[in-house]
Amino acid sequence: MIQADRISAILAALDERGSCSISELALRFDVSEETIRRDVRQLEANGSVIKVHGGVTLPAPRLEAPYRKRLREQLEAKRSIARHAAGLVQDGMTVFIDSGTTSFWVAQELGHRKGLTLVTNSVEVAADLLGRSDHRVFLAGGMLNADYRAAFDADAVRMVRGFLPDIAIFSMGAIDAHHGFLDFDPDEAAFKRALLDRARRIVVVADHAKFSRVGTVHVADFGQIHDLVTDLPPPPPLIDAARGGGTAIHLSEPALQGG
Amino acid sequence: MIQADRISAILAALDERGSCSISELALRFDVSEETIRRDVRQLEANGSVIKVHGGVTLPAPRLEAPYRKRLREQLEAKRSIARHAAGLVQDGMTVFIDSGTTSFWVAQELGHRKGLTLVTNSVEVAADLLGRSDHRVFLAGGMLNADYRAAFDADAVRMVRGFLPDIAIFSMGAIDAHHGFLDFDPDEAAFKRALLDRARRIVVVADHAKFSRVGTVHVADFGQIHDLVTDLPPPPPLIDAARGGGTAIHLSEPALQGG
DNA sequence: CCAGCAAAGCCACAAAATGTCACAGACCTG
DNA sequence: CAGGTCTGTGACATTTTGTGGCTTTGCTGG
Repeated sequence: MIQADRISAILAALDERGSCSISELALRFDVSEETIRRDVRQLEANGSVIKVHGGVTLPAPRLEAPYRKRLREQLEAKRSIARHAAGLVQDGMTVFIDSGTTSFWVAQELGHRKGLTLVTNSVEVAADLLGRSDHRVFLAGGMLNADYRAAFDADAVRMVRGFLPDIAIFSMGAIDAHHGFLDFDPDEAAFKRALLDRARRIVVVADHAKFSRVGTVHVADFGQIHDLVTDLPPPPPLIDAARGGGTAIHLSEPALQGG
Repeated sequence: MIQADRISAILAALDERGSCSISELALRFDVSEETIRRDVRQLEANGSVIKVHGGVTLPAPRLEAPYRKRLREQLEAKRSIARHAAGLVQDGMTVFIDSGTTSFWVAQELGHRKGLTLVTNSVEVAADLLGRSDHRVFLAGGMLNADYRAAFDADAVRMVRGFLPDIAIFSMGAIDAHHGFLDFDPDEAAFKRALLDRARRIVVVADHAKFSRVGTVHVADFGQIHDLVTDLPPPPPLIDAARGGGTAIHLSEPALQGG
């Protein structure tokens, strides 16, 4: 591994974890601690990180608390789901990505694809996609919800309904064998429903924690969702319901450690 | 294998992996490291890759370069202008903020105000405003320009024309005594013109560097702009032109050091 | 509060790795 | 064969890395 890779790997580790110790990084990259310190000094000089005694942290958090917190929950599950879902996308497609945190990681995984047309209502997804590669990025605007960092209002619906995506990537707040796909926020649910008859294939990305949550707003039934990508097998009643409705269930590979 | 094949193979390897070491490539293609270095020098000369010590990477792996770079240029001037411009905004107002880097700093300064309705076409401004205070934030969406990190197309125009802001904050690419307010990008200019008859007060924020630039697209004449906030006195002809058109010139306080 | 201690940081030096340059031979082409 | 390009080699320059000595930091027990 060359120095440049190590330095971006340090930044990547910080992006995931928020902070790291020097000794841990030295061990991980199999170099001396002094080398890590030298890397960190460089990163600090250009303002990318902040040194603290014994380690290194990110400067002022780039995202606001609630969203950032959700982004870190079940991180490895979400990233492995995202990798799998990104595999369903082919170069040149038009892809809608919603404002869920799992969807954000899908957007990250799409960085290496070519010539996509990406549509989103999420400020974070749009900001992340801009500046990577040559994708065209369309942002459905409107009044922004600070908690979700996205627009769900009539303006956003109108703009997004102008597209006929090959694939729509949806997060869901909860999934239930009896009621199907649920959310907590009525506006968010209404926004998603507005896309159900537009996308040619609708993929829901959801970690296993969503199977035991109780949602409050109905978004879709199993018959309306083509694929569900998750990290662990759902409870049997949910599997039966999915089969009955025609929803394919994909289990993502667990993350490879130390690859 | 001839040189041309090897060079495209290097690019292919980079597309897959993002970066490679020189020694690895030499081994893979069974040529000397010096040969690989020569290939890489060629690729670097035409901008396809970036050389790093020990290897080679794709350009712009974590690129936000153009926007970030502009954000740092003339930083203190921009922030002092932004402080002054933010002083023109009162609690409860509806404020439009455009996608210029000086405007971004105005948005930052508005964090402490109460109950504003903020409208912007800039992803960065929206992301920054969200999560501070209780402002309502409206983002005019559409196809995003990666360089400006904002939308300027018909969708964005339509949405933003739905508002009648008390104040619109505009950056400008150049200001000229003869031609008035200019920009470099036709789309950006058209977007701003669409707001000229909507905002009750139009404030242009521009550091002194804009007085010596040559713009390429006309945005507005002095008669259409109510206020110009800048950091140093403009050249006399420009002052005369501003007075003739009714544009008030505000000089911002120099930045306080160590505050 | 402070002395003492261990961990962490910094610096300087030398070794190792990598980069650059110039030169000469190999190879192709007309 | 002349002229050009491409390649490998070795000398030399530059950058990076590990190590040891020393200083600083943060913690803890008195």
